[in-house]
This record gives sequence, structure tokens and C-alpha cells, in this order.
Amino acid sequence: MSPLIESFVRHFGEMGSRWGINRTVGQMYAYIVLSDEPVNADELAAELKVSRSNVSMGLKELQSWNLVRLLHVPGDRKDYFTAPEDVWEIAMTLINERRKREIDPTLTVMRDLLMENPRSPSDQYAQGRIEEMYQLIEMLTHWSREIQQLSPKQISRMLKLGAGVSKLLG
Amino acid sequence: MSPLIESFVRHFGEMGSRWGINRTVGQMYAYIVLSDEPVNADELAAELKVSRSNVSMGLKELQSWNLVRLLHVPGDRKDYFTAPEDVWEIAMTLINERRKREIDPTLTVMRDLLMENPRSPSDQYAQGRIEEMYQLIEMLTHWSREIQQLSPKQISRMLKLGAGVSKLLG
DNA sequence: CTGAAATTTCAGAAAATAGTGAAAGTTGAT
DNA sequence: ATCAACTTTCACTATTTTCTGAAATTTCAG
Repeated sequence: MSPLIESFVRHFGEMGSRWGINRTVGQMYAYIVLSDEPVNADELAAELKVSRSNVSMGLKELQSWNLVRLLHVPGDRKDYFTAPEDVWEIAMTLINERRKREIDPTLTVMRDLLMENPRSPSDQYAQGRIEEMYQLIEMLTHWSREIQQLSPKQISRMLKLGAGVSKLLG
Repeated sequence: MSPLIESFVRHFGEMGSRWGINRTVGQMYAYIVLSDEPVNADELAAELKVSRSNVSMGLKELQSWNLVRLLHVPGDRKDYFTAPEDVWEIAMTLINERRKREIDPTLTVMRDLLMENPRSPSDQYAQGRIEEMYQLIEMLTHWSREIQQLSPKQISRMLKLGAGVSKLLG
């Protein structure tokens, strides 16, 4: 692995571990993303110096996140993996998977708590807070879903506009 | 602690641990946020059934994230903590602190790697990928900064507009 | 100052998470 | 059907992270 690639892989391993993703899985994904060609499990194990079984588990996780695509090269029985070529697609996938796993269940819990009737003034206050958070999260996820309907071109135009939208909004 | 509050606190503990924040710190913050009145360390230790020293470390962490405000109640030597009353403010703080700790250092690493000269075609490919990611992250953080200039009113108007912006953009 | 009240520190214990190697399971070419 | 190539599983070990209690430190009323 070239020093350039290694630095990146290392850094993403660290970052991953700050996010509930484990270091090795982070490194594996960084390596796959930077790879020109599809990557197989043995290559990952060799380059990252981890056991073959660890790689197998990591790949399973990346697949469950829809972050890699499995493919085969003719005349080779190994499984090969690539990341989407479009970095936007990777970002969207990450956002959507996180929403599915974390935001949606949280909204459900909050909705349930808002249905209960408060047994005390402090419950009442708590529900008020939960309501505010619920509205906020709801609004953000709804927005994120809508934005994903747009083409990358439109999205980047909007992002570049930035605070400029306020003018459009009057 | 009422069942309602306990459910919320439990859930946020779990969520926290999926995000590089530890379970107890997550629970502590949930408890503080739902509290009508300022909370002191002994109360947290008692309610969450963790050691006083663990609470002390957790509070230090919450303070380093700017998520709590320290205050004193007259005639009491204990330190009391509250969360901002505005949930938008909490969200912004989270975004900004995460940017400072995770995104900014990542951009720095990437920028450095883009300066190096590639020693092989695969380095060249890797740099291309890094460049794409750099642009994307840069655009998103720039946007996030700009949006924060707007008033909560304007922000929520924009978010509600959702994909509707595309019309404005022509 | 003094000392009680409070907070912080920190070394070690406990718990949780990640990683390994050996064995089992799959797959597909012959 | 066989068997070599490849992948997965899983019980166990290693590592990392979190938590605790005791001791040290800080703070402030008297």
C-alpha cells in the first residue's frame, strides 16, 4: 500500500471509531473506496494486516450498510467488492442507513412517549421538550428525503447558494 | 425518575453509544435536557445509579462539548447544570462541535494528501477520489455554516420548502 | 486560617468490543 | 459425486473503553 493510501486508510480508521463504526471496518471501506479495481477479501486481509475472518465479518457489515457492491471477475471464484463510483451516492446511502437505524426508531420512541399522559408537572415539561425535539428531527429528515429527489446538479446548486436562499424566501 | 423520563433516558443512552458518545454521558444529557430545573451531580449519580466520579467525568465531557451551562443556586455550594432551552441551539452546537473535532481535521488530512505527488497510477486514482470527497464535504460544511446565519424562523421556512427550492432555482 | 462541603483525579476492576484461528459450510468445475 | 477453492461461523483471547472508590484537590463560610 502506498504511503498516500495508507495515510488515508489510517485516518478513516480513526474517524470510524469515533462513530460507532469499528476501526477495521473503517479502514476496509477507505481502502475499497480508493481502489481503482475491485478488491477481494484476501487483499484486504493482507494489506490491512488483519485476519481473514475479521475481513469476512467486516465485509458482511459493509454489505448490510449497502456501501459495497459484490461482483465477480470472470475466471476467478473469489468475491470482489467495489464502492459506488459516485461519492454523492455514498453520502446518501450513509445518511439513509443511519436514518433507518437510528433516527426512525428514535422518532418512534418519542411518538410513543408523547401519547402517554403525564403523571406530574415534570412529565409535562419533559413531554414539551420531547415534542420540540420531535418536530425538529422530523423536519430535518423530511427535508433530507426531499432533497434526495433532486439531481446532484440541483443539490449542489442549492448548497452553493447557501444563505442566499433567504433572499429567495423573501 | 418517572417511567416516561426513564424510557427517554434509556433510549438516548443506547443512541449515544452508537455515536461515539458513551452510554452514561448520553443518559446524563437526556436527563438534563428533560429537567425543568437545573440538575446537580449528586442527583445525576442517584437517578442514573452511577458513581459520583463517573458523573464528574461525564459533566466535564458535556462541558467540553458546550452542551451544558454551569450555574449556581443562591445558598447552595453545588454546581448546577442546564441545557439550552432552545433545541435548535442544542442541534447547532452538536453540529459545530462535531465539525470542529471530526470534519475539520479530516479536511486537513485530505488537503495534505492532495498536495503530495502521486507515485503511481493508483495513487493518482486515489487522489481523484479524495478530491471528490473533499469537494463534497467542503460544500456541505460551508452550507451548514451559512445556514446558521439565518434565524430559526428562516431556517424552518427553508426546510419546510424542501424540494420546492428546485422551483426557485429554475 | 480552618475545616466541612464539594469536585476532580487516577489506578485498577469490570464490562464491552474487536480480532483470531480452527472448524464447518458453500460453491462450482471436473 | 468429488474435492479444492473460497467464505463464514464461533468459542476463545486480546484490546479498548467505561466505571469505581479512595485519595487528592479546590472552594468558601465562619
